[in-house]
Amino acid sequence: MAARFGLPLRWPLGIAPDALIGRTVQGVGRRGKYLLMSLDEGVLLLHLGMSGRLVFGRELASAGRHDHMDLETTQGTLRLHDPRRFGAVVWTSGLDVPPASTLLHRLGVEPLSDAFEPRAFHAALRLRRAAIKQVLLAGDVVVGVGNIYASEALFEAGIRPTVRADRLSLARVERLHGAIRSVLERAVELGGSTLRDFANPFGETGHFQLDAAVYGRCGQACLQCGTPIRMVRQGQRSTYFCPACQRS
DNA sequence: CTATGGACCTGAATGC
DNA sequence: TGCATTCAGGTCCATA
Repeated sequence: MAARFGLPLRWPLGIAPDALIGRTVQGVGRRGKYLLMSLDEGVLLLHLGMSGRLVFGRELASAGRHDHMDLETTQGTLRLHDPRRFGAVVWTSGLDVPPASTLLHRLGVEPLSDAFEPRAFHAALRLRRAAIKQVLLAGDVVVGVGNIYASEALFEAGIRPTVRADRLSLARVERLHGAIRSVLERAVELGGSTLRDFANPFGETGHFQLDAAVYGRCGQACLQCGTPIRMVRQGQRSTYFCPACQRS
């Protein structure tokens, strides 16, 4: 394969783009929100940030203002489109050495794996005094729970987003564990969330937001009890919750 | 070590 | 209409 790069992304690629000429893609994986593309020599880490989108095709239109990478392969071209450029494409010689190890080493457990287990989750939360919503977002206990899904999972579990993580009983953490799993599984089924112009490589938008119980519904009636949904700010991010269904 | 606020960057929506 | 302000799905980094 070969690659063309435009404006800088979050970090530099780490090698000369020409070093990718002739490499072969051997497989694709994921860790947290990083995509891992293993090559016959090294691994490409890709991250979509907040506004990134991948497009794949054999005859793509000429690159536009926000198209920052074209990865040309014998099967077609993988294009990264990312208006905000919070995304990244980084080459690493292996996952256990920098830069990959630096980026991945603090990531929490995968929520849909067997390693995500209520008692361990509870034990990890007991070490944290920050608000449960912020601990979920931090991603160092469990990964994959972004701003939308954190609000949704806490609603499903009946937990106030501002409660300290270390104050949650095992029983409540068990509910949260189940809620995170069910929210993420449903989101995957629905093809993810689309607030604005997000789309998969085939141009299809996700439908999770049509399904959101609290996210983006400030002032609207709670679907469970009719109480108006409230919005608060936690660490510069919006959090939505029902003040009646999530009393503590 | 944990917790917090700022930083990165652009575009769309909102307010005066 | 025009211009300024606010907000957006992430996460790293410096500071306390």
